[in-house]
Amino acid sequence: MEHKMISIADQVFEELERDILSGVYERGEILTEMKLSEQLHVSRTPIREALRRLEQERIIEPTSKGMKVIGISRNDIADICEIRLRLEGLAARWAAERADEAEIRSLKETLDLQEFYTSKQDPDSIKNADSQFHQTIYALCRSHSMQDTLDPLHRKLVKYRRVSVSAQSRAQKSLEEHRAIYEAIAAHDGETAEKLSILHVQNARDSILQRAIIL
Amino acid sequence: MEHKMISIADQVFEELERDILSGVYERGEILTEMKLSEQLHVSRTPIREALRRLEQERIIEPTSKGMKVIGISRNDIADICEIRLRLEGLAARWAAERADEAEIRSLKETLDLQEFYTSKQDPDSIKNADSQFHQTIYALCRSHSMQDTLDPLHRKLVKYRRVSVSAQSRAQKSLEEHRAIYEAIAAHDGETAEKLSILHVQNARDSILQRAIIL
DNA sequence: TCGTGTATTATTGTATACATGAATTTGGAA
DNA sequence: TTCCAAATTCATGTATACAATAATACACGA
Repeated sequence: MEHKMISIADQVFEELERDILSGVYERGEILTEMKLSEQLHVSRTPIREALRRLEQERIIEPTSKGMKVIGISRNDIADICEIRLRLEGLAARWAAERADEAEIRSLKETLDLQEFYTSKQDPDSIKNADSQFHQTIYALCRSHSMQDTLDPLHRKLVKYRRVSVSAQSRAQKSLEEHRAIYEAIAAHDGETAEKLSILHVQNARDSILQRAIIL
Repeated sequence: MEHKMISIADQVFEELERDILSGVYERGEILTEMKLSEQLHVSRTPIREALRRLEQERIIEPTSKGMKVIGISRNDIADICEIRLRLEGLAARWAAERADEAEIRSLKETLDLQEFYTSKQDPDSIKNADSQFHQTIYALCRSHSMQDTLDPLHRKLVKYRRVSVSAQSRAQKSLEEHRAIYEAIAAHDGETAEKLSILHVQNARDSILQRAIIL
């Protein structure tokens, strides 16, 4: 029996990431280890660790006065979409070529989950299920490099979409596209999986950039 | 006037990354903060920070006994090459489209440097100059996402190549390819820059995978 | 001999104290 | 008043002490 320890550093990271991307901290605001340490009632050590991770994600930036809140720009989002256009297809192809039957079943489960929440019209859960579908594909690639490359990009997009997500029509269409991708992967048809994935990313990009609320 | 501080944590990270990827520490070996602290004569604090970064790069892995050395597998290298095949072209295109004249001059400088060391046949310096050329292109993209995506992948490849680099013929050919890419970028010809970059990555991949020494 | 419970140890997580360097403010002199 | 220098403040970097947890070893009893 192994209890996964959730360190204070992890919690602080999650909290800060969420609060920065959801606007609790404004762009340009300065965060210092000491102040956060007092506000959150923990020592500087876990704060430092969280800030380092946020810095690596380019969500904050070091300055002489402290860490400055950056967030994500519209240009960043567009660039991320372009990058995903080049990679998601390959990821789907690898998933189709490399996944075993158990893994494909787990992908099916995330798809069913998304289907359920989409019928329920529960925006938050839809977003989570949508994310999980993609992240499962990344895992099925059996490539740490692919996973480590796509996952942070995808996470940023998802967090950025928090406001714009509620479009129900897109949710329905996204589900259908996922289903098609799943079928191709389940059939180990890399070629089709790749094509369908690229189309899916194109549609997702159009959907995101249309509404486009600048943070 | 701003002096860039190189922290002990950074130095430890560089040293450990190099030593792990170059085989000083064997696969499966366990690294603990205390032992490293004694060996390197620094406190646990910067060690911890370095280990966290290595963990994020998947070069080490946490276990109950300490951090286990993972390194890079031949499959990882192949996957990284595939991913670069999809992205380096886009990076070169963006560099061509987005770089201003000053930035292009700086790219020219790294090219000249590579030319110099190639004529000197100094393998280590050639490798550095080669790396710097690519990293400069990533910077010219004006896209943090692209930079953050390609840079770690490229760094892994470079470190992996440590043994195989000395091939002089490849060094010469690489220089010529870089020169062609530079010309396209300088002419703001994104289309050509993209094509040439893809060819360059293909050749680099073949070169790396041919010799292929498993860690 | 085998199993179990306890004690020891080894490791990381966290807190805190100290060092260092950069920015700002303040005081005094031109 | 203005400018320069010294001191102070404020931020992070580093070292170390302390806590908690998980693995290991060992002793003791069935």
